[in-house]
Amino acid sequence: MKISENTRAELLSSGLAARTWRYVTTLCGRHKNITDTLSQIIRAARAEEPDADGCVLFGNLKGTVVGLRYYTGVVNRGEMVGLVREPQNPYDSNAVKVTNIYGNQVGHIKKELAAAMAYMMDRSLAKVEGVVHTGVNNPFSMPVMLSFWGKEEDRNTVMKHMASRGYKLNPGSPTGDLALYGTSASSYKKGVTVPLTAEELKNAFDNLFDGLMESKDGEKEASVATALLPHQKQALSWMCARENKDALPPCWEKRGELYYNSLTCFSAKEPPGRVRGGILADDMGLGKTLTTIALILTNFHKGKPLPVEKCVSTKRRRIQLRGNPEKVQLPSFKHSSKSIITWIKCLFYPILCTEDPVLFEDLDFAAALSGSTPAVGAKKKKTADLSCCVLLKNTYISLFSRSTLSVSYLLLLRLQDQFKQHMNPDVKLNIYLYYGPDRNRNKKFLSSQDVVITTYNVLSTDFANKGPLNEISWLRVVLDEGHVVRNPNAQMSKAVLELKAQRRWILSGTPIQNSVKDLWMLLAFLRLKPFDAREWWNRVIQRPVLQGDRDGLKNLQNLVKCITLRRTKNSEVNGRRVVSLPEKTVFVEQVELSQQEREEYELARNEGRRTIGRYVAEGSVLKNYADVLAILMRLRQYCCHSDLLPKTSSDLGPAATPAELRECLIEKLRLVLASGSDEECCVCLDSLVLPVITHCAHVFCRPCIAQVIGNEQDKARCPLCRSEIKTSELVEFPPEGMEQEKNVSSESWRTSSKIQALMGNLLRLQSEDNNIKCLVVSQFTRFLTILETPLRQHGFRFVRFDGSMSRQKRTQVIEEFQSSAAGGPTIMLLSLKAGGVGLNLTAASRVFLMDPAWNPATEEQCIDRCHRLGQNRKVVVTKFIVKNSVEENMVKIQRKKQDLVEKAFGLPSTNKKTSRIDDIRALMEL
DNA sequence: ACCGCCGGGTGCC
DNA sequence: ACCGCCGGGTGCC
Repeated sequence: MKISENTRAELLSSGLAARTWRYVTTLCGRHKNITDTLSQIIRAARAEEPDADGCVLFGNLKGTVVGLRYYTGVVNRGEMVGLVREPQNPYDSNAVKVTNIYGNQVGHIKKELAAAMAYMMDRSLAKVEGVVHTGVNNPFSMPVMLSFWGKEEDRNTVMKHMASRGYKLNPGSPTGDLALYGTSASSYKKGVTVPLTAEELKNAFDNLFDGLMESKDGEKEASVATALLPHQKQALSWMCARENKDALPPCWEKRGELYYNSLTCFSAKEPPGRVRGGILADDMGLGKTLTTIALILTNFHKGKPLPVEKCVSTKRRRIQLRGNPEKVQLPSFKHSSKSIITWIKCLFYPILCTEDPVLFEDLDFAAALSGSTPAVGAKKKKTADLSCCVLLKNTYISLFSRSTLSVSYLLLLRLQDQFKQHMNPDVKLNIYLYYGPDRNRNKKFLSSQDVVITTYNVLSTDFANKGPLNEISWLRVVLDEGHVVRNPNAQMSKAVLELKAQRRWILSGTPIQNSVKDLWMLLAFLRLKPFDAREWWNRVIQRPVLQGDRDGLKNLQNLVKCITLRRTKNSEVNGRRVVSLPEKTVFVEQVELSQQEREEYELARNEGRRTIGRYVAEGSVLKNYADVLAILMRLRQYCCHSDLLPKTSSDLGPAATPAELRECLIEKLRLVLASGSDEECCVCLDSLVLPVITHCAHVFCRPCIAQVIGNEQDKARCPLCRSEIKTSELVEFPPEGMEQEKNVSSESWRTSSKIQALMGNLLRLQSEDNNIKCLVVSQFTRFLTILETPLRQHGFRFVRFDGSMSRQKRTQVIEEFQSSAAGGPTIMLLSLKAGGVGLNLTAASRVFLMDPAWNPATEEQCIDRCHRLGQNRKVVVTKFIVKNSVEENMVKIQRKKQDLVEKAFGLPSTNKKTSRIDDIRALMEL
């Protein structure tokens, strides 16, 4: 039963609609519409909306909403309403107002009840939520079912207080109540359902983003996008459709004249704000960035920028403009200004009518991508297009920025690089890097760019200082690696949410980091109504899902599905694998040590076995973990080249002075980190962040160990060995520059068996095909340095890439290596972990892994730097393993771990401690 | 009648 | 609101 049946309310609400219309018209230039604005108001009001975490249901209470006839907000049966304290109300400081999803007021809570509620709401003892679940046929008041939520410890206080005012909360089990008043209208029909178990929930969650590609639109015309792979065309087509098609957001439907949300039962006359954009969650390496560039280029036509809102919203108009340009005398400057204005009004009218602007069908955006052919038969229209562009460019630039803002995390270069790489040189695209202290903050300047690239840091600083980024109305905002914006309280998140844009995109290879909560940021950024307001998200999605409500999960899955495209390397488009990479072959080449090397190695090995054997017997392996790793490290270094061993490595004994101790600890820390063991912090069980070493030589993340010390105060003990630890005694890496590379002069240089093996391969390869490029990979940068000498001696042209290089240097080296110019380098000396996953080295097709890594995934990642999209040769990998050595044992362990991962996917690994000790015993053959 | 009862005016907070 | 409440009119049946 709708209150809207009351004619007076109808009249009032149409009165509102009329006001709304004027509002829209006046604000149109700033891309606002009424729902946006209201939603912003709600969001501002709810900015402090606490997380519903740990809230339990205290009980339910039937209350009354009064004063309906004074307000225009309309409520349906089953609709959720918001309850907002109104302390400034002149008649009653206890007032609690009732609103619908758009924030329109519906009425007030009756004053006695309001007084009781206000007391608790003001003290944050309880959160009250309302659902109008029974229809009522009177225009003055209606019943509302209130549910009270809060922290368990406040339950008694709340119950007592309510009771003292004569209100008795009906207790109810959370699930039962969900079924009754809970998440959605559909909840009514369900009987008793078993809530999801934590595991089911986790699985569902892990798979939330999987397989989100069925029934997406077909590919964008192939004749056009020759530079794009089929799955990229598919993505582009999907993105264009999301930007331009007039579809209601998920869970909204049109019912007669009204727009209805099936989850909250809300309905309104105005359509909900569309989500022009979404989440492109393709796996790493499928070309999200390239696809985005193609998307940006859809706003270009034959290399010229299109006026963004070339809104030709009816077929007839399009024909006039495109098909018969001579007839539509585009206004030239001889026309009176009045007629230009009329013409422009006519052009823009469709937007003002909230009809969707239709882009030029400039399918030939691909002409802008290098290597593609421009579309045929478009010459005739050239003049028309040009004059049109010029006119609009000059006239409307301030009204509609055609600029895309791209925010990325760290790799500022990536988008820019790719633009350089994929753009046809005659497309004049203005790209501005909004970065650095001298960045141009001029709004006019920025909004006249085609692309503005910046980082989350700059965005967030600018937001705090009221910089221009949040002032400009962007055509499009693209969040690169969008999942990094996660904590809604962070300044960065606020800055991101406040960005004004017509179209919004999130690019992310891993859209989910931990939990449902993270998703809110994504949906809020996309302005997915009504969940961009935290309250509705919490009520309708987050809490039900966390409580194991199946409908809640289904709703979440549906929401995500509607706005996300995700493919993995294994996905198929038109029956073909998305990525079909050339074959990859991995060889293991066994290396025999020379007699001298073998003697040195055995000496060190026997000593190490004795030491570790003692630790194992004593059960103190973990206590002496740094020592153990140091021993293993020494053995691994012997396998490569004895010069890798630090000269001081034998005097790691007790240190005399604090300075020496510190030196010694830093050395150990370096060993632990350099061991490439992908060391985990045993507090957070994650990889080390800001590693520090304790005086007992155990390595932790600084934040983790700081928390441990903070919790235990003065008697803090090392989590691994229970030695006393103090914050002041934590040692970290001194900032750069401490690494004095030992200068290996060519006179004292000597070879090693592994070097011989490598050089043999390289020379053979050179004689077979000297166009082939190689990656020579080691975990030891010093080994890379040693390798430089023989490479030089044999006249190889090579470059080097390791973690110590500046950003600028990196870019230069990559460019040099990737370039196919004659006389360029054919070898890259690469440090195993340098460069992050994004590093693209497809110019190489041979990989030499000089030494095995603890973690096989690290090796895979490294190989994937050349075995990835864009590789068109077969890839051959050679792993050098010293026979009869710790390296062989490492490979065995690698294989065991791999099996484990494949067999027992998802099962928690067996006790980490024991397996680590077992590993070490296996390594030392103990 | 310092009551009860009737019926009109009125109505969120 | 086909209510409750207020306050004025009224007063055996």
